[in-house]
Amino acid sequence: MTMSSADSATSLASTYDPAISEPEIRRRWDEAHAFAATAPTNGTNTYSIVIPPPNVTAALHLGHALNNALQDVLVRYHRMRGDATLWMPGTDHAGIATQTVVEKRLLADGVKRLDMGREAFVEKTQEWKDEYEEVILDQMKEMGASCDWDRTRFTMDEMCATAVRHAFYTLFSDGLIYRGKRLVNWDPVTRTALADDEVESEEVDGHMWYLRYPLSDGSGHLTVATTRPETMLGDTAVAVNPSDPRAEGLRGKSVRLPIVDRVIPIVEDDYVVMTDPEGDTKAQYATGFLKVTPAHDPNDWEIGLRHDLDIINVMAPDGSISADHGFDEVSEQARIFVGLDRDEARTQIVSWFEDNDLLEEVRPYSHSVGHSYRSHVPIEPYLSDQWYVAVTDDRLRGSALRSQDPKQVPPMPKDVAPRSGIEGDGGLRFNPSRYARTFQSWHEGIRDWCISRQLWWGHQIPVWTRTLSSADADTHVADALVGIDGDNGLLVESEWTRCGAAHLARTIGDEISESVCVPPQATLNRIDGASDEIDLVARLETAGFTRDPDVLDTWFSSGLWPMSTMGWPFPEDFPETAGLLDSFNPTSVLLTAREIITLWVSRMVMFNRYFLDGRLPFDDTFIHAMIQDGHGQKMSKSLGNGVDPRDIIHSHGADAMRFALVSMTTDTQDVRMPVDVVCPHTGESFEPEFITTNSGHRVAAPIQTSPSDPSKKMVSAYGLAVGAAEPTAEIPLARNTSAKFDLGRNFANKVWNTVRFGLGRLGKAGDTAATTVDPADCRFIDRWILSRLAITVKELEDALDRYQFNTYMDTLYDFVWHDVSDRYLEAVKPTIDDDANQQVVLGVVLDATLRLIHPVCPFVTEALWPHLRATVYGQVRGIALEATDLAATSAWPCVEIGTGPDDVLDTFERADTLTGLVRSVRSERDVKPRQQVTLHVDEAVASLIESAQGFVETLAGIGEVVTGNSTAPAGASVLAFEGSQVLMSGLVDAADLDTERERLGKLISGLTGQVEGFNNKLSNRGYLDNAPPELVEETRGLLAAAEADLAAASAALDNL
RNA sequence: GGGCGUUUAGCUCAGUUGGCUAGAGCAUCUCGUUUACACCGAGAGGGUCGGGGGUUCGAGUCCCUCAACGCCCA
Repeated sequence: MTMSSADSATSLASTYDPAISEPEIRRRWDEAHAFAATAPTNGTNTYSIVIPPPNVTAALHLGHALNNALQDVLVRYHRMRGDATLWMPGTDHAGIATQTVVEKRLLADGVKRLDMGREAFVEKTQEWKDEYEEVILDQMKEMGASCDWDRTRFTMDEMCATAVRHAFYTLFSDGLIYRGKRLVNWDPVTRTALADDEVESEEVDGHMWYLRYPLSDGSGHLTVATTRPETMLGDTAVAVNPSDPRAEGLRGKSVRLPIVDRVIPIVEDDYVVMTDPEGDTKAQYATGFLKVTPAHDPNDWEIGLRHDLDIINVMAPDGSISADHGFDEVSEQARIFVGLDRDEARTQIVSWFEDNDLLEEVRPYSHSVGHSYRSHVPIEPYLSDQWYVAVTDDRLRGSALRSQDPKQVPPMPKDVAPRSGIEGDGGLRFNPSRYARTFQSWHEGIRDWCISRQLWWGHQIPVWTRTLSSADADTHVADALVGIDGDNGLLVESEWTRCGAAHLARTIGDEISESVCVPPQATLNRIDGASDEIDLVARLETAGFTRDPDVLDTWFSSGLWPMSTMGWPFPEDFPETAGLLDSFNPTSVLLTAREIITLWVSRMVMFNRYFLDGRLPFDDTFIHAMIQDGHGQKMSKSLGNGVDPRDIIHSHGADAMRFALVSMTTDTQDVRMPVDVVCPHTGESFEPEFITTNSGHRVAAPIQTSPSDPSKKMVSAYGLAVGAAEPTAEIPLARNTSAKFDLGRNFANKVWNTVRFGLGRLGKAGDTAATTVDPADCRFIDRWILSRLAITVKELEDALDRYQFNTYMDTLYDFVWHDVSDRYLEAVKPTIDDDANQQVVLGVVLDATLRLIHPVCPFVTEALWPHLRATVYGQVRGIALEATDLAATSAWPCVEIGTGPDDVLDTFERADTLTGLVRSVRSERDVKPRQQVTLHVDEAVASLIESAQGFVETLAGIGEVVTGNSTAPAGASVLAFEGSQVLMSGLVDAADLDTERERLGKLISGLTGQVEGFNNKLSNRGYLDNAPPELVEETRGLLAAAEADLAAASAALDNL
């Protein structure tokens, strides 16, 4: 491509238009496969990140945009530095979330999931997934994410599914997966179990009911306090604290449970809170008697185990009272409650107690109740058979705790084996470091992980089960179980294990339950004598085994993400993954939000270490901010207050969005993002009208009114997200925007015009292609900007290496805007056309600058890249700028130059200060920009101006510098600089004496204050004795300078 | 209840081991369209760093305490 410099300059519009540039640039990156991971060669570093796979539930919002922008900055930076770089993209099937969304949509059309059947439903969900996967990937590409797109993975694709099956089989075979009848967190709406961390505590204003339970010997009654009276149908004991004085008298007695007529024991357990009007809230509300319902309360479950109590489940999976799930002996009285929803049952049971004079009291009681993070209804502790991963095992929990960098956390609990120095031990670091504690305390208190979900969308559990009476069971299995206690079961040898499967058996009453885990075909292929998967399953089913209908918790597959995406466990089966696992796992860093530390980070660490000999999934973790809306509420898909990044790209451009998001990334702050609406009728932005939802959230009203034409309406993004309004031709959907991104848009435009200036100046002094310029031979301003460049590169590298994103941005902004644009470009204007060396410097500075900006603003830099490449400029000795046709694949600048013999930076600082003083007076005196003034200075100042080689004259608009003339010309202004009086003459108007007096008076009072401050410090004995000597010296210098300036200003005032 | 975080200019936020004469962007005010940029340039005003106490020669920064807000875990 050849293009004359004049053509390049004129071909650029005067403002940067992202909408024109972005699609073309994406196409160029795409065609070049610019982001394909390359295999590391000897001596190259590797850098890799796996994307936190977004849920295919819905489109991405700004929170994802932030997460992706940060990853992209790091990945582009490292790619430019020459590292073998991989950014692995993909999406997550998000079992419960996606199933809920699809189910809701079907229901809107009157179709029920259960009616259509599993296969058809999964097919529908697959369609949804295909649609949103494409939307999500497009969004990411629009944002400029430089992922290795050819490797895009999905948590349910073949590669990931093989990993899931193999991991499950391995854990199963190693005794780390078991099936147990336990109380789980049950979501009665979605009718599935949830993991502990999928349950959200919410404070609820409820009641404490006081129920009287008659003693069965007729000698009176006890009063129990409960927040859940409806569970009394399942009570199997009343507990009292053994230290309670009443306990002795009740020993051996029992209670006749009202309604159900069940006689239940009184047990003594020190879990029971004794009543104490002075105690904490619980003690104040307690009666000392606790109704015990092992099937419906986790604490009661524990009490039940300790006292060997009956377990009676009185509810169906939908949360209604049921006689079909363990509530066998239903009295006549109790029958009327069967079939009622749990809320209705509560109301009616309370009134039954009231009617029968057994309700002693009702008191308002505020307490926290677990709610489903998905359906938001209260969780029901529910007794059911579920699969668990024994994460409390030292091989998992201990391994996660040992992985932490000991410098970041306090010592581990004693029951954890110490760090042994194997790979990965002590290698996991959190940024900011305080999150290391979150990770540690999560694992200290971790419980076994319930991994089965009663859903259809997900990885179906690869286990076939059957239950036989002990008599009918395989004698080999039955014999093995003799004397085995507990319900975790025993791994046995059998005909199935000889075929490659794993076989777990356990005794339940007088029955034997067998579970056979079938590994994937890829695993069977590698086991001697193993069967074919299809044959094996067929034989199991013939033998009476059926496949578990449940699917795995989504985090089970996400937990394998850094491995499964790289081909684990059998990369040789997927040739495109060759070498990935060895080169790129552990990945370099994981970037995610706080709440993911327990949900996802933990599982990845445990799995990666377990399956890869201790190896960590990543060395560093960076926890970034959460994006909140203008009301401080977290932006989320479920609340519907998310902003589509495409809206921001539409109003400001992708670079602007990225720039703003990365700028906002500090160690501490969440990001508050007030959102405006763009009227589709008029194009104007305005603050929307807000409403308050039932949950108490502030959101944009579904329908908004155009501010300049009240007859025009529009649908807000919120309205669409929650389905409260459907856009039409008359009432179209309104995009969002936010003034937060103006900063980035302005920056991109500044970059555009900075280069545009350069393109118009370069190459005018003839062919300079072969020129290599030595900084020492350059003008002052050129040496200064090269020094600034060298320092800036260093500072940017340092900031990125430490995940100081806002520092990276501040430094970049300051360099581009203030150094390059405001100072350097302005300073070179008089000389650039005739100075070939200066053109070389300008070209090199612009070239390097584009590279420094590229990681955060890839589009505008890539758009400018061919234009700059087509212009002719030489090189600067000490600055290496390896280039390709794309900015994205060009090298990060390598700048190794000294600042020269004189201290360019110090001279510049002084000259810049002088310039500022002159400009300030010019402005006050209303001197027109073209009007040149004369400066009257002493030798020292003259020498400074001389050293700066025209900088002061150009930037301050000075026509002449006069020395040795101490008499002030009429109408001159005076300023105090470095202790001397500098006179300015040639102003249009003669100085107004009053104005001048006022100005000097203000200056003097400011300086007087400074002098006083420094004097106070220096007359303080303690300061002189304790402060570092160089600091004291500095203060003395500052005092001297301030005193000299004060003297100069005072003299000037006297002279008026 | 336990833990973590936040409170600095009108707004949004920086301020890394205590040395600051407290910064930036936006907004405001004054001036300016000189062919890189009005998505611009020059200049100006604006803060007793949430309240109180303490340590120190010195506190926005460390300690204690109170208040408000947010998040995580029970």
